[in-house]
Amino acid sequence: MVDERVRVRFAPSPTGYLHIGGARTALFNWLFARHHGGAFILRIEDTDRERSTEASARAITDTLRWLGLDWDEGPEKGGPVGPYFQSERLDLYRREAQRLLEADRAYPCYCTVEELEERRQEARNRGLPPRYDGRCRHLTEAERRRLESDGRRPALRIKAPETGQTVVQDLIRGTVVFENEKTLDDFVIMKSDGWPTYNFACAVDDAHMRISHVIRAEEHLSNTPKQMILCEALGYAVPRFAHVPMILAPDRSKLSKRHGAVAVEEFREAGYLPEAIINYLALLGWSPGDDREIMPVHEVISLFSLDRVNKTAAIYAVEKLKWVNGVYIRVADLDRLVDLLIPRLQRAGYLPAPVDAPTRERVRQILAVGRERARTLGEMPELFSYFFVEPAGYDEKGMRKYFNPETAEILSQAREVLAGVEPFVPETIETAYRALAERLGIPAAQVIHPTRLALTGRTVGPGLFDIILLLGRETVLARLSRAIDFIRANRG
RNA sequence: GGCCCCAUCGUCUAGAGGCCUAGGACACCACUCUUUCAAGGUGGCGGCCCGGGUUCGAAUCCCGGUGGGGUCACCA
Repeated sequence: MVDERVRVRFAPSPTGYLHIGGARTALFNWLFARHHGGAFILRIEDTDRERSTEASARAITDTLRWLGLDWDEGPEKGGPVGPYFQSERLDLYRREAQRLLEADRAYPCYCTVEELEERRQEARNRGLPPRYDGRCRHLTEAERRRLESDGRRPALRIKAPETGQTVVQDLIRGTVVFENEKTLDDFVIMKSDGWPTYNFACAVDDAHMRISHVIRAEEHLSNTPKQMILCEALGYAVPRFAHVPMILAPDRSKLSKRHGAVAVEEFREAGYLPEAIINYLALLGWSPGDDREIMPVHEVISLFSLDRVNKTAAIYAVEKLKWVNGVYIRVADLDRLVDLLIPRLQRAGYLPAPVDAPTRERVRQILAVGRERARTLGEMPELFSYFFVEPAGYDEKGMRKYFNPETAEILSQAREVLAGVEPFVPETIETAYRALAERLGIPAAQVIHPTRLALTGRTVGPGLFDIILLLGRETVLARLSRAIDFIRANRG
């Protein structure tokens, strides 16, 4: 089904990195647009001149691109209703504000930030809701001129309705009724510095960008009446609203830095695959309705609908993301994983800067036998370290179990076998190893375990014969000798 | 505090009055496969916030409580 009129937007403010909640909001917008064949628009809400940075805007667009959430209109791409940075749309806001002023739907307010803060504090102390009292609403022309000549720069406030109610028809929440008297006051639409406030810029842009559906986090639900009365005052059609549940930290509080990784960029650095993050996020607050958990994104697109988005805030826990990521690592294209892993191995000092073809092939083989043991790319350098450097030591429990005079003898015989086996491939090595065990009258495991410890320093890992092949004969023989010497010196 | 939203296993969720003895997934615990680990397979643990209604029948509908969250800026 293609509805050309579906136009949705993701509108981050560039004051930090894209966090997991923002990414999920972007994802739902994107899924909705793609499902309906509509347009996904990216708008940068940089009206907070103190906190907005270009670096942050770039970080956010980079991350969205990395996640595969491509936009049809927005930064770097343009579009028919741009510009897509609010800082470049000031003329529009001023024009629209002027219209409200002329229609007597707005008025200049000369109260200072300090005065307002003081009054709010006072109201709070008296247990009253901190609302603007509308004192500048009825200023005479003369009073305005006097205040202005005092050097006061006015902000602009909307004349909000004092009675009646504003009803939001939310696609996820249903009908939400707000009593104007209790929820609205004459809020600021243009700051005294001539820049628009969030609610004003948002309402103006959503209308001028012909946004059909505003899909955003639930924290904006209580802003919606404000934007609706602005639409009414400006003569705009009201978009459809859908407020998606919030993503909370494990302690049920709002997600923040102290809860560990929350920025998508951090997950990228930790070695999560974008498709895994997308899959996980899609399932946070939405489900296909059956028991499916692992779904390629095109399937999510075809199944996605707002009425399957639930209303309950979801607690974000990394465990399931890890599992999803592990699943995707197991099925990912091997060459792609090689490309992703090589820089990490270089950073760990395990590989030289230019990687030659044989080395690349070796990394590929290590991944082939080792990837199912990792849940993130980030774990891999440590997990595979012994393929690149000598084991720094031997696992404590492993030594107690597998290193003793008897195993030193076994290892030395195993070394002889490995020195002679031809060709040096897993099948022949395994056959030779099992023959040795038989000759010694012991289970193969009693040869295998000490060997693994000697070669890797660990008791866990891929199949021993794969390890031996990937280490190469020379390294294997050297590490066995070293282990045998170690045992005789320390555990004899 | 006012206003608004929400409420199913620890977590993510299925559930739109009888299909529910509440299903799946992650995590956890066993067992299994196996040279170890991982992956896989099998099984287990574990939940409808509480109280009233409505109904022959309520996880599902209504009301009230409780709990959690959001929001009340010249931040977005």
